[in-house]
Amino acid sequence: MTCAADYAPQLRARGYRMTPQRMTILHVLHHSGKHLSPVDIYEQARKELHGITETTVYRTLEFLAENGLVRSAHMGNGHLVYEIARHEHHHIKCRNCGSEMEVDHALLAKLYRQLESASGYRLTDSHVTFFGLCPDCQKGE
Amino acid sequence: MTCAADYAPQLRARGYRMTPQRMTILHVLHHSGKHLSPVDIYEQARKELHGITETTVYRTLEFLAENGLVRSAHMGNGHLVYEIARHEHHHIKCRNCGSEMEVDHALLAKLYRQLESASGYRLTDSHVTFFGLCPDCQKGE
DNA sequence: TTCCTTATTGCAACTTTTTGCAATAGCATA
DNA sequence: TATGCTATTGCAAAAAGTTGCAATAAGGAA
Repeated sequence: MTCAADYAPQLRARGYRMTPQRMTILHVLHHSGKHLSPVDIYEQARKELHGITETTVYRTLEFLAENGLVRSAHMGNGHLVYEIARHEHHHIKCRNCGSEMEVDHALLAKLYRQLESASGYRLTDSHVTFFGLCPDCQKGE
Repeated sequence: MTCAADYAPQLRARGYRMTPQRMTILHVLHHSGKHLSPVDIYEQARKELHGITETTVYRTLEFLAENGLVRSAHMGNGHLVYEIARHEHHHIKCRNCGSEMEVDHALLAKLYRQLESASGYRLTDSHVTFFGLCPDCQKGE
């Protein structure tokens, strides 16, 4: 759980607190390595911290995302998944079989600059999901 | 409601049916001009078609999106909104004040080609939402 | 027009997510 | 180490979204 404790100073510096619930959720995400749904996270977290509630999981994930410790991504269907904030990346997901792959942010960097100058907005978060058909599913068409 | 009736042949050609519920939902979206949440759509639709249910609204929106008559977009927070399918476009949304603007698909066309050749996926749907700070909210920082 | 097939709807029960509020517990300060 | 402020949690209730199934109705064929 040390991995999670490392985040404490970041939170305190902003006037927030490190709690067992936050530690546990960070720990779960840190060790899963992939993105998880809130329900998945709740199921894992309750094994490590008896009594944690779903309410807390939802609120904590939103909080951690706002503060840049985790990242949220929508994978179609209007549900969010969460992963620990690592290098910036995006996803491409197959509409047919659900397979996914990561896309490095470098590929989108130029587009981001164009969007910023065209819109006047300063782009902050960067996760984007693209949808399509993976190579295998294209064959089966 | 003629606007909605125009879609009937498209559906029939695929073996689907035009129903009062679908007409009403298309009518609502067609005249709103902006994207609406399923609940908004339900509230509007029930005024025009007594007895329509929320279940039907959710299912119909998903159906219409699959068939290309409407388009779904996530605007952060993991909830989908829907709009009538017009020209291809994307959104930029301000994380601070919630203001939005449209981005024409032409700006992303090149990126899409790059992504396709880098990933092997064929990109199908195209709606993407970017998040950032609008010009006004940047000033207030 | 009437009949028939089956796509579509509504109902009811259920799962997922959100919200308000009182009780709890981090952690800065003394 | 003890104290106080207030960020955070859990509970309970509500809102939003989903699912299975029987009843209904669109629209092609007779």
